[in-house]
Amino acid sequence: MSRAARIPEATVERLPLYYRALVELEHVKAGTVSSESLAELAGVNAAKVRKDLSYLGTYGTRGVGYDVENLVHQIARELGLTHDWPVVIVGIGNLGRALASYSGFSARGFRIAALLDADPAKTGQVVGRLAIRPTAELASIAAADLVAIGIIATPGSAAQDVADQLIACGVRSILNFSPAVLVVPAEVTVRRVDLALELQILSFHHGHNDPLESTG
Amino acid sequence: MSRAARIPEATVERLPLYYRALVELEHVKAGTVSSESLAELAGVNAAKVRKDLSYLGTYGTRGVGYDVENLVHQIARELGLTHDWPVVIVGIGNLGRALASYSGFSARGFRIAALLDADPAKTGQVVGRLAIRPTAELASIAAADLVAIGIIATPGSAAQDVADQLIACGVRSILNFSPAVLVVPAEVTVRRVDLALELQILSFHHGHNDPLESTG
DNA sequence: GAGTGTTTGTGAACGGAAGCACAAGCGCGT
DNA sequence: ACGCGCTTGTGCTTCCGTTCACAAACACTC
Repeated sequence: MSRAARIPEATVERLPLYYRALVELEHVKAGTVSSESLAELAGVNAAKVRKDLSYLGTYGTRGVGYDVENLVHQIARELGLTHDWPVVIVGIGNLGRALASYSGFSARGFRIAALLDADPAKTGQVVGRLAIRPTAELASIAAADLVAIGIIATPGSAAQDVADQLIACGVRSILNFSPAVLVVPAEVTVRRVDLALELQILSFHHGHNDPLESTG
Repeated sequence: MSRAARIPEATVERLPLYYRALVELEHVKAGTVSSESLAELAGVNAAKVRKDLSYLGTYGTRGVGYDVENLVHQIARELGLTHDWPVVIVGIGNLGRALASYSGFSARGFRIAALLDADPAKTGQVVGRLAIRPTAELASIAAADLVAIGIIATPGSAAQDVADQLIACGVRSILNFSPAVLVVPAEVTVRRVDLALELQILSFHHGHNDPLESTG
């Protein structure tokens, strides 16, 4: 299948799962991996793995499996992990602080370029290895170091305003941890992580004795 | 439509969105709301709102809209928010600390029953209003106060082990913040929130100039 | 009480994702 | 060189979710 073909959204959401599993396999010096093994590691169906990977091109060998190293490289390229994406975190409360200290970001090639907070009392405080700066400095930060991704960890009431500022500075990818529903232009991608919402969904299944089948 | 009918998973995931919007409308003393307005507040399509709500029963009035107060009550009942669900958080690192302090949980009726961490050095430290206790005490905590939901905020390497312990104590709903893929029995519901994964998905869209259409 | 305007509830069409099942293709042993 | 066993790649079916479009139903006015 040609690489030019569009990759379905559902597949895109699984590629990072495969990627993580493959990186672990690389550490264990596994040379190749079958769709079945990879499926088990990622917690999905083997047929789905094969179909997903086929969208990237045919990098498997029948009778053998997939070359781990090559597949890691292909997925990284497709996901854009070969670049370095500067990230800014806006809103350094409890959650923002945790995100700023989270090693998983830098470990996966996402460099935190700045920590911003509107509260002047927080300016200068050091979290991780960065000092908190006023949100107003966003424009100059973006000018100096093109910001790829903005993380919003503010209260819901400030989220839309922050999003507007990010977009004005050219940010086209936003990860929104606030409960607010953001209104953004079509060319901007927003992903939302809503903690209370997750608990409410669990609560539903709990009350209905109606578990999801998925592992995770 | 009969209330006995199963509610589709996609609808369940949107009910909390409607719920939040409706609670805000209640604060603004709105008596009724149309599917169109509610759709805008929740960032979804109006037809979807109507279909979703129809699964709960017919609580709207044609030509008028939905009674806000009644709808809040119905959704709360369906989601099980009328109960009090004790939650334990396992793994009090950066993220666990942030979750423990997050006001959104208690504000939505999820009471944090205990904070657990395997590291003895952390035992006794107070986060929010609770002291950290050893993970080994999980069984006695669950015995005293039936734990409904377990939140795993440990490193990936410890996650499966913690999950097994939670399940052994009767927990059937797990919110997994670790990157690990958990293997659980069919009657257990797991939801996964993977921060690095979200960034990788954004990275994909960034590289492909291929935004999602959804607001959020 | 009839007509009008508005909004719900839902049948039906559509699109995308999941999973099955199998042919195609590869390595390896002989 | 040939056959065997294994694994991929993919056509096809099925299922689920989304969206359209419209009839049914209500409030309100005259």
